[in-house]
Amino acid sequence: MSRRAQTELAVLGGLSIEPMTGYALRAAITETLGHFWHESFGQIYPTLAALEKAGLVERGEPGLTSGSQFAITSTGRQRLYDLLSAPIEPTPPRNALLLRLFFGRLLEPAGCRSLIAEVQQRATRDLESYAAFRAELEHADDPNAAYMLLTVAAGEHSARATLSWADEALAILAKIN
Amino acid sequence: MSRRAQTELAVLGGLSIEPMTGYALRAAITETLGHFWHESFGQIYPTLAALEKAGLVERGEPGLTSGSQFAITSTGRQRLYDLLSAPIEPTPPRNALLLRLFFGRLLEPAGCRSLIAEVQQRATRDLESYAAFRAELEHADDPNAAYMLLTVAAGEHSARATLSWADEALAILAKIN
DNA sequence: TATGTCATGTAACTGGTTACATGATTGC
DNA sequence: GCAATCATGTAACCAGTTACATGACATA
Repeated sequence: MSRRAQTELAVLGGLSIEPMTGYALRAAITETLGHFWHESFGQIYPTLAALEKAGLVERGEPGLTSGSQFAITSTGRQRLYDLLSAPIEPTPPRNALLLRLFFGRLLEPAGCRSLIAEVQQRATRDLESYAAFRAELEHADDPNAAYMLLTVAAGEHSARATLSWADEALAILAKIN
Repeated sequence: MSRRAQTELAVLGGLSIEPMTGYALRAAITETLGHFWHESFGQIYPTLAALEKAGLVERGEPGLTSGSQFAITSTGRQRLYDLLSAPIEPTPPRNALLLRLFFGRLLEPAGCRSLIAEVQQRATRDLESYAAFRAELEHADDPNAAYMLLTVAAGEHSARATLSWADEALAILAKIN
């Protein structure tokens, strides 16, 4: 599965929930998938155009007050299922924080500690937003809610892992010298 | 800090440990930083050439049995310090697994379970390699060892988080229907 | 002498972001 | 009238991978 197809998956997936404009799609991806996915306009509009050409989405007549609503077609839905079923190709890792810490001797423990403090703050903030999202999902009457919860849970476990790692990391740094 | 600079950081960082050929540098990055970083030849050689031109690394005379050893210069070391100190620009997230699970309703619980089983296996394998790496580092007489340990610990916490998330995810899926 | 590894490099391509251009509508 | 938001799109650029070309040396 080409990486190009990943954007297709996100777009078709979004439209499978409900039809919307390209602009709204981008907003939905940012708000709802923002913790684990990202698309820019420069990807979304060309992808929508290509999907339309291939008959996987349909563009509704633009209304007076808004743009064209894009809707997924039945072949589009089939394509979405195929994309979901395709094996995941692992992407090469690139963790800028760990790259810095690996060569952290030049930064001295103090420099490393400030890097760690940053991710602690971020993880703490993330946990709050996950908690809010989880509460929403648990009261939602949506057949997708359980699946969405899987992604929220992933974020929570990951953020808690970050916090417990940070504790260990600070302990390791404290022992230097 | 441009993303271009990230490769520079990895290259200068590698050469700050010891001088080596481009080929060896790539091998070192793959073996040692492989859990959190990646560089391809297509990045490394042009970067080395650019760094040489800028006087940040020096190319030794190629021996008979090997290629040129690249060594970091003192200005290169200064540049490495600057790169390490530069603020980290967060990269937009793209987690293919979570993207699929979010739209997992089309895959049904069974399809989701097999995706989860895959990451469980991977995390379990990773934990083994981290344990080996940790054991090595704890007996190493290297001033960098403690910093390297930070990155191993990050991998361990992350892999354990994956496993505990997988348990929760399977429990959530079991409750569907 | 054939195979594998060490070694260096480039060209083509893909994926993706950023910045810009454009214009309608909404609310102050 | 002005600013913000909604909306669509494109062009230029950057990062990064992949595939290829080349050749030396080691060893079975």
